Amino acid sequence: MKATDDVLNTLRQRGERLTIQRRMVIEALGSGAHQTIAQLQHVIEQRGLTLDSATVYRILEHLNAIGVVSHTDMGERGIVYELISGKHHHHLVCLSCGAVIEMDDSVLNSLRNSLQDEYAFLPRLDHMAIFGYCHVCQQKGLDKSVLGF
Amino acid sequence: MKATDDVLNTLRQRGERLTIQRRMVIEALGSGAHQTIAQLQHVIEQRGLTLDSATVYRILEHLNAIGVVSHTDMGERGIVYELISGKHHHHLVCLSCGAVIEMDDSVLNSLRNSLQDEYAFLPRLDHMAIFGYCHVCQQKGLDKSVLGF
DNA sequence: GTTGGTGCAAATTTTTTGCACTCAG
DNA sequence: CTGAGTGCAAAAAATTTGCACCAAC
Repeated sequence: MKATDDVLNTLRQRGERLTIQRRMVIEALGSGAHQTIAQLQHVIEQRGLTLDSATVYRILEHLNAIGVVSHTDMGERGIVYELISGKHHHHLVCLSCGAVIEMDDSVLNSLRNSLQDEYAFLPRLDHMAIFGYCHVCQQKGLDKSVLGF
Repeated sequence: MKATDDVLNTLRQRGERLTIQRRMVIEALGSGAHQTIAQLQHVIEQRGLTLDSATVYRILEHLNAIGVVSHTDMGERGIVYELISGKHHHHLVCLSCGAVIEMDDSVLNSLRNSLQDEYAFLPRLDHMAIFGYCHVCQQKGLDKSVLGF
C-alpha cells in the first residue's frame, strides 16, 4: 500500500474529514521527498488548486501531530516535510556544499537501543537531519579550523 | 579554560574584532544551556545593554558558521543556541509533555563510526535534538496510535 | 443538519537587508 | 586611520488567529 493511502486510512480511522485540501496536501507530500511548504504549495498549484497558506500550515501541523508526517529542519534549506512510510530514510546535510545524502534507517538501530536502555526514551527517529561534512568537502579540507583537522 | 574564553580565542585567532556586542552575546550564551534568541536578548538586557535584533542574528549566524555555537530546532521550544564546549551534550525532547532530557555524547559514538565507515560522512554532532517519548509518557500510554502500542 | 475544516484578512512574529556611522585594532 | 561590524528603519518572510461560511459525513 502506498504511503499516501496509509495516511488517508489513518485519518479515516480517526474519524476525520477527508477534504479536498487534505487530500491535495497528502498527494503533494507523496510526490517527492523532503519538501518545503513553498514547494508543496507549488506542486498543489500545478495540480490546478490553490490553498491558503494558513490551511497548509494547519494541515501539516496536524499531520505531524498525529505522527504521519515528519518535520525536519534542514538548515539552509529550511523546514521540510515528508510522509512517514514504512521505510524511513534520513538525511546527511553537508555544511560546506549543501549536498543532501540519503541515509539508511538501519544506521540508527544502535542509537535506538542505547536510548531505550540508558534513558528509557522511545525516539521517533523518522525525523533526522544530521549535519556535517561530506566526503568531497572533507578532501577539499576547506575551512580546516572548523573541520578540526 | 571556560567555553566563553575558547570562543573569544577562536575569534582572536581568526583576526576578528571583539566588539562589546559579540562579547555580550558570547557571555549570554555562556550563562545557560540551549537558549532562544529572545532569552539571550533578555539576559543581555539584564546586563544593562541592549542589542539590536539584527545584530544578535548576525552574531549568532556567524558564530554558528565558524563552528563555535550550535543551532538546534527544539520543536515547540523554538530554535536554541548553545556554545560548543569540549563536553557535548544533547537533548531528548518529549513530544507529549515537552520534557527536555540531557543525553550524554557517548551514546552517539557508534553512530559517528557508522557514518564514517558507511557514508564517509563526518558529522558535526554537537547539534542534536532527538524527539520521541519520555519514560513517563510511555507509561501513560497517551495517544496510543502515535506511540504505536 | 452539524460541526470540523477552510478561506480570508489582518495581526504578529521572525528574520533579512541597505545604508550611514562608529569603534576595535 | 580604515574597514569590519553595528544601529536603525524598513521591508520581507514566516506563521498565527478570529470569524463567517461551507461542505464532508
